[in-house]
Amino acid sequence: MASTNPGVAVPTIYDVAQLARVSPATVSRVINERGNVDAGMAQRVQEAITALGYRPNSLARSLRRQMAPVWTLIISDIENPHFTSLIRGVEDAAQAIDHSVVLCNADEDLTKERRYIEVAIAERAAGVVISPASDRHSSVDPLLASGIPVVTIDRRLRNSPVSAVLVDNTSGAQCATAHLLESGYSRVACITGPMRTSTAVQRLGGYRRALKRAGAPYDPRLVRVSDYKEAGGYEATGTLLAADERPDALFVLNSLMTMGALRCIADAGVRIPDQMGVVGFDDHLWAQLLRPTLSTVAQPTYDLGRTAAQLLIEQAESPDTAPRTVTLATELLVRESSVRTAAPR
Amino acid sequence: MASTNPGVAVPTIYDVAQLARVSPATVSRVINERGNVDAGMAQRVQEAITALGYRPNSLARSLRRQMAPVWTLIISDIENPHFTSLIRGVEDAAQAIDHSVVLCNADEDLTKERRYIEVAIAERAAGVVISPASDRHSSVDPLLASGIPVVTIDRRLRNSPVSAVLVDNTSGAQCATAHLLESGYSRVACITGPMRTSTAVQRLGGYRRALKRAGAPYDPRLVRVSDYKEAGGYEATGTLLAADERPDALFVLNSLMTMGALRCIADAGVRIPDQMGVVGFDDHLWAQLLRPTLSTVAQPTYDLGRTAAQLLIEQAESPDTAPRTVTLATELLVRESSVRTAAPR
DNA sequence: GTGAAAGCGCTAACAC
DNA sequence: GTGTTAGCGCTTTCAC
Repeated sequence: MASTNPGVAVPTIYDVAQLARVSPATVSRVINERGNVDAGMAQRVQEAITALGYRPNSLARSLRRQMAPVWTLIISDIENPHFTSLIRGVEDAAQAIDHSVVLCNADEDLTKERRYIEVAIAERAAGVVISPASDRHSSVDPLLASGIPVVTIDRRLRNSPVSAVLVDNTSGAQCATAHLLESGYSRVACITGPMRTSTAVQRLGGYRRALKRAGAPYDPRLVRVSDYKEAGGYEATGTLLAADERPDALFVLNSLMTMGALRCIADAGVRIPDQMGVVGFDDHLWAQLLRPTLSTVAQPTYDLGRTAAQLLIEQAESPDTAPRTVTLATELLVRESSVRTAAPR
Repeated sequence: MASTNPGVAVPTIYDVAQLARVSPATVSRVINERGNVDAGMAQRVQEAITALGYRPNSLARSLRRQMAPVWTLIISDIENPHFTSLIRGVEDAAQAIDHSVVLCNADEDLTKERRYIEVAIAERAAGVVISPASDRHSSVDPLLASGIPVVTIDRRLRNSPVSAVLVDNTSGAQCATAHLLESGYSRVACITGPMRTSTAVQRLGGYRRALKRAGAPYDPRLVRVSDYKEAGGYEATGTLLAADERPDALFVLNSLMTMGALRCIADAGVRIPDQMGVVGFDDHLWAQLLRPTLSTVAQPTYDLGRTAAQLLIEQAESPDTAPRTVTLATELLVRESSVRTAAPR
């Protein structure tokens, strides 16, 4: 029915100009509210626009302006709920300045990541926000070479001079670990994510620092490197529970793995918090619905996105400013899963 | 440092042509793998592309082709985890055919929705996937008039002839309600979402149908219309618990409200499942971590997105095909929260 | 099989 | 203040 309109051409700025008896330039001025246009003329233009149902072609506009009002948001794993409200933070900021957000799921895959960066360049994006799959492969260099503002989010890059928005992973992890030690747990295990991500490196660093400060030995047998996914958390926890000297507490470095860990602990019939203290990174609504309620390290995810957008705007306005790193605070939320109620075992 | 390169112009297809000593048309043919190009020439072109670091300007390409390889995905609430894997389903499909996804959060707001639709038209999007904020205001009409393929997802529109991908909300809700009744609960309450959404209408319909089939009376005092948000679920549950004749079971029509309901029930010290049976719409990983584990109606969210993408591709290929509605099955997952272990009270 | 040239729709000099 | 015009970078007839 109302599908394609074969004969009816989409009206252009020339059609509007003709109908309003002005030049295309004037129409353009009216649309973009640039320059002074006679009120009567502007009126006629508006009427012509309405009459024709004219909508500016932003492809043509962007081509002419050499820049599309688009931010490319490259996320390492969309399905990770941590990124959901971060995305929203970026999206809200984009909307405020009439930019669109192109969402790209790199899936922790460097090849996909690189392809999306190519797309961003090809589309002449106004900026790119990226949570890099790896802290070494600075796949963002082509962006810098193209003069496209870049901000890394959640994770940082080692060798590229780009702005970054991070949370204080080290201190978050340190607090969590210290808290477990102070609660009387002595063998605190840690399940970390891929060591090519700065978050895993920093959080593990915080864990180690807390051990050191507490005078506790660092025991590599209590550490499992996993993949930031639920199944990975389950499996890693399984090997910890099966180990000769079982840990009495567990610090899990993201929420998906935490869910896996909790599932495994439940399957094994181990009681939280008495037989096993647990703290997870990332806070979510369900954390307080669990019994015992789950202690977490909360991150300001929405602000992470919003701040990234700010840095992007900053850079677009003054491209020669040096890159900036903004670090947002984390907060340890102590709930029941990390506080013993009785003696262990 | 490597920020904008003021002097260095971005290479165009003409630069490549010049260096490879061929015409721009030939370069275009090589890039797009169209037409037959002499192998030697193609070789030279490839080398020139590499040498110059040339990347096609997709703005120019799309302008010329009158169409951007972009799908606009308008979601009514990004923060609702239900939509996360749906987004991923669309994104994966888009990636497979080299399309980008522009993510728009309409926030259940018709004005925002309409604005995003304008953007989609202005950008000459290749297609739009939308979960409409309202089933009446068919803000998609301008899209149809522009000949842009549209698919609604999760929700349907009443008066617009567009393809849709839905889940079988009615039967999902009916199963859940019937299950609660069969488990021996007699006063089954229901917390629904905004009645301008087809999901709320259909699920409430399923609830009523189950009551009818079981010979149970429909009591409006057991129904609360809320907003699909956590706080809304909390509040609605509060009013139900405060009512004269308290319900003994609760069916909540999405997961955010379910979390609110569970929090309220916990705060009130009401025991699940003995004093209150609970089933929630939408399954998530945390549902099985709760104690008691939470019964849910699971939806194939990823497939919802993937199917929407398929319909979009279908329509793009044959625009004159009549719109199609695909309904995917839901599944009732019976866990502990809806099965009594002892007598109530 | 290859090239020349027009033009997609818009904006921004520039001239008036 | 307004109009004329060139051109953003690409694809695609059309001619050879």
